[in-house]
Amino acid sequence: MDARSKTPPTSITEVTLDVLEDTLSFYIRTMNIAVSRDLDDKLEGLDVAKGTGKITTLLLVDSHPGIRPSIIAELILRDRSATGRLMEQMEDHGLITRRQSSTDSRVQELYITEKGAALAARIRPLVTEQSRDFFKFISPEEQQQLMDILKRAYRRIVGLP
Amino acid sequence: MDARSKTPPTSITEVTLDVLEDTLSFYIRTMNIAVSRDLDDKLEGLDVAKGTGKITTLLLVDSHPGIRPSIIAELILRDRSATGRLMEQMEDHGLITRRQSSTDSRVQELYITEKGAALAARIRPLVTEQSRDFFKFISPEEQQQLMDILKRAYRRIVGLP
DNA sequence: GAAATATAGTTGCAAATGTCCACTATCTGG
DNA sequence: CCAGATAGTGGACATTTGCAACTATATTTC
Repeated sequence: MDARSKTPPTSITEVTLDVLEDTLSFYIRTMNIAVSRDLDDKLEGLDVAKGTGKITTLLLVDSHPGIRPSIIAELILRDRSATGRLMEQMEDHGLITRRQSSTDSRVQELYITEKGAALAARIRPLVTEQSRDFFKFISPEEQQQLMDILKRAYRRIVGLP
Repeated sequence: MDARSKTPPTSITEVTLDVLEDTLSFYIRTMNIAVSRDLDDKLEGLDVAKGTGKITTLLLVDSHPGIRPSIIAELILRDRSATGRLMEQMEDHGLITRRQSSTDSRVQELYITEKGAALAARIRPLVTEQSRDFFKFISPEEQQQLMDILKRAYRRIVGLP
């Protein structure tokens, strides 16, 4: 419950968020929407639209030639099936190629294409910049704090040391 | 680019995230997946499944009787159309009711039903608890820090003072 | 007071995403 | 050599969200 007034609120400023006001999950979930939207705008038309999936994959394949889908799946927190489709999509776009591993024929090795590499090079600064700009109203120290904490959380969740 | 070894990585521990390693957006987006999934599990079967939308709406309507959809839309960062459907859904589930405002007939006033109120009461502690538990591996002080920063960001984005 | 502009909500359409599950192929360990 | 794990695929499906167009009603402006 909350401070209830007789008349319904007519502006967001008259509203409190109930328990969500102090709920970390709420802010993470909501900020996600905002950040993602902003990122999409900044990357508009870049073949790597919506979703952390594509960006992460592109960069990962670029910097770890031969990486396999299942590893990417773990890192982006999706199941193999979703990840597979993502790979397919990126292959269709000519960004990566898939090759069967010679040592274990169940696994695929992913490699970046020229086009993919070019895109990766182009995207890297954009992604960094977007993040910096988006959060520029909080101090660099706080950004760092925030990131340290979230990084720790992330690593713990995906099972990194 | 990144430390590249000749052989492809076979475990996530051998992988670095390229520039994403230091990109706040990446962590927000990824943590969002994790938190949301966890929350869904905790709330399973509770008529308020997937999405911040439903929870926020329920609590908001419960603590601000007569609140209108457009305000909720702003707070949950969705457009009116998506929000409208959300309201419809919740009405179908018997959680809220919609009534035309007597002072401005364009506007709807939302009210909680008994069922909705009961659910809100039940959910409040769950949501709080979920958030606390999910982040329990980071210290309370840091959780607080994190929340303060994100709260500030959120308020700025939706345009709250 | 009439016209122009803004706001609230609805609806159709479409696209994209993610999930569950079952299935095949292949590896590894006992 | 068999049992059980792991990698990838494909199907079916539900869900969500966004855009754009449209109506109704308020508000502002001249």
